Amino acid sequence: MQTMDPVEQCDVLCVHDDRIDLVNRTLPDEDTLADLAEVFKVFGDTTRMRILCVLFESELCVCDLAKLLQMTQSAISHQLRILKTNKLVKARREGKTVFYSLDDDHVRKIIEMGLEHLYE
Amino acid sequence: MQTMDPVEQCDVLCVHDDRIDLVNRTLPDEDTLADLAEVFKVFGDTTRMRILCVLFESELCVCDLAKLLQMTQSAISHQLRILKTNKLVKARREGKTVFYSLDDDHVRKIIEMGLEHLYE
DNA sequence: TTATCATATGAACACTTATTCATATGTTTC
DNA sequence: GAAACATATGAATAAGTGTTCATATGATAA
Repeated sequence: MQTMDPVEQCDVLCVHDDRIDLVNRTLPDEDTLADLAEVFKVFGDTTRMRILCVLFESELCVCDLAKLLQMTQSAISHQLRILKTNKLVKARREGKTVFYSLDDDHVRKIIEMGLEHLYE
Repeated sequence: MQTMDPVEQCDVLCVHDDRIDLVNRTLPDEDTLADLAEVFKVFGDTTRMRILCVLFESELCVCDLAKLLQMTQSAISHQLRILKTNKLVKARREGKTVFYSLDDDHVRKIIEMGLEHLYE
């Protein structure tokens, strides 16, 4: 078995140092990369994706979302919280009812990009 | 405690049937929604996002990726498999070495959209 | 104020998933 | 052929996450 030291492995025969230098100069910092992954993680759940797509057409209250998606109010509420924290949806209160809608147009564009990728 | 039946809840006071009809006519089918979430799930991991961003500049072999990201060859290989299965990267063999690169321009665009969302 | 309705949330559980370890596969060189 | 190297992969473990259940909060109406 070869050594598994992540820093020193195969440094003679395979590593292409010129390319590594290039990449290191232009790579986003680790915090940005983590934030990026975090955003996409929010899109990466069926329930949340269904909520977002449903909100393409119209703002909806929690109760309507639950009925549409055939899920409990609690499950929807938990997911809406994640979507709101990550600024994918925004909330508007009207009496007892809270209406949710897409936060901005990036959400739409990101999802459309995903669809394009699926159907390429 | 209120009833939790997902189909029949709060059907008198809250549900906005006109909006629900509108949404149901335009919502992508469940398979598409699941595939969409699946794609974004692939972007939603720090290691895979780091791999993708590193591949922005240049194709790289597994060994270089492991060195760059300070991770074991095995961990990188497992993640590359997921990226390849979902058509985010492609592989090119050259002797013992396998070079990976971004599969198409959608990957770039999707990540750029994510960055835009972060910095809005 | 009390009752009722819509929504939010904490804790527990089940399920998923990323990494590690060990090993297998595929390629080149001797 | 055997040895060496780069990569791939199966199994196990640990960490993360979505849903449920129970309950809390906030708002309206009587």
